[in-house]
Amino acid sequence: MECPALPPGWKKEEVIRKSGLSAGKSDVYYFSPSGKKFRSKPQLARYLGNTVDLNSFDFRTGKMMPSKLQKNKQRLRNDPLNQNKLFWEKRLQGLCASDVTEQIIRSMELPKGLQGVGPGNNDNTLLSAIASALHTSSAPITGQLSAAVEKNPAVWLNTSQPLCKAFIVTDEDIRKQEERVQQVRKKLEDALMADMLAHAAESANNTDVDMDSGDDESAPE
Amino acid sequence: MECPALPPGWKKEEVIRKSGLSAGKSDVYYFSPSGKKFRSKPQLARYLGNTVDLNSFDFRTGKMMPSKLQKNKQRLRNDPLNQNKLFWEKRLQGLCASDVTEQIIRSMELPKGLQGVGPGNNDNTLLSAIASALHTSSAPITGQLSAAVEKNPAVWLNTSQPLCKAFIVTDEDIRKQEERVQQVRKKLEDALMADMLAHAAESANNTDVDMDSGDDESAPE
DNA sequence: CGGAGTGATTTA
DNA sequence: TAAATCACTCCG
Repeated sequence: MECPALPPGWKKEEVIRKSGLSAGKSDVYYFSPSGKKFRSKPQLARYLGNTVDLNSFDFRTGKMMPSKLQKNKQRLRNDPLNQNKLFWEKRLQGLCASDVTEQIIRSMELPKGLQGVGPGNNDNTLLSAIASALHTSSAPITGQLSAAVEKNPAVWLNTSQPLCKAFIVTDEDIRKQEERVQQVRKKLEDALMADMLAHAAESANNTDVDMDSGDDESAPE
Repeated sequence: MECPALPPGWKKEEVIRKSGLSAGKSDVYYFSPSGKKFRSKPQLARYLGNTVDLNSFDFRTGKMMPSKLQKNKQRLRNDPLNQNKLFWEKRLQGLCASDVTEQIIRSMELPKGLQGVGPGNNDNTLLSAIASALHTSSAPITGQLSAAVEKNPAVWLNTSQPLCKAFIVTDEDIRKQEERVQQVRKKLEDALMADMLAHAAESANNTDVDMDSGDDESAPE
């Protein structure tokens, strides 16, 4: 009855159907440490949230089945949603911010709380992985919550999350970041205003600007 | 929802899949007059048995498709089962019962209720067709139930049934036939008994019968 | 335990 | 590969 694939204290039960069209078939139930009964994998997943990755969890046997993961991946390889995801990870790789002088802004360093997981990870892939995850999903981004992913990524990897260790974003983190964004926006506003004024002054002297570009249908962005 | 290709009272329904990997695909269901749901052509065929010929029935559209029949026939022409069937129809053609005097017994006339269908049919082919059907299948033999087979055999012919109109065998028919069989068996018994007695009387006068056939392993049947 | 809805497997 | 069939999940 104890279920080794779930956290300690979880119990599993199997009940055989005795009659009817489905006689001989069975139903599988799980019980949380507190005694709550679960009748399906979705119900279990809703309750456990991101504390346990159930992607490879087989509800009927109660075991982690790497084969399940394989099948999911095979199907998803040609899946439009997944292709979109891979597209964005590629699209975002190698990008960095720069100012008008073409100098790279070095302030893209990630907080120390964000750490990659798995082979060949570095800050560059980490950033694009997280940005991609934020871009392609409306679900919360938590990172890989299971510590087991370090030992056996093939089984424990939660493919709906980027390849980084689980992290916590505190209210203090959010406040600080909002402050930084406000400051940068103010700088941008000042720069745009100065640029506009400069152009205005210039065109005041030059009213006969070219009109060739009037029908090329290009729109400002 | 009403399905003209099936007997009256049968309903058809098409349901689009709303989610999952197969979203957008559809499933077709049929409902018997009593409300039982059918989810595939084999399931439908098992239930209808020989009352309706589904060879040319297209499950998805709910219509009879002569094109389907062509493919079936091509396949069945080389099919071992079908060859076996044709073999027996050929094997039984031209046979008739006779008594020891080699006189043909004319009592093989078929009941008036049995009528052939299609071009070039006569009582001889009819008898062998029915005998063949009984011999090669354990399923009930009903004849061609659809009246449409007269007009367009190419579409409506039920190839699992002999080429005769649908017929009903009543309890009275069965009782009469049993009586006839009993009478004929009694005649046969009398004849065999008389034959045996004649032989016994003969061998009582001749005790030195040949013993050569003692080890030829032939068994009486 | 039933059954609609969907995944998984087989067939064409 | 896609369609058809079968099997299973999951919730009432």
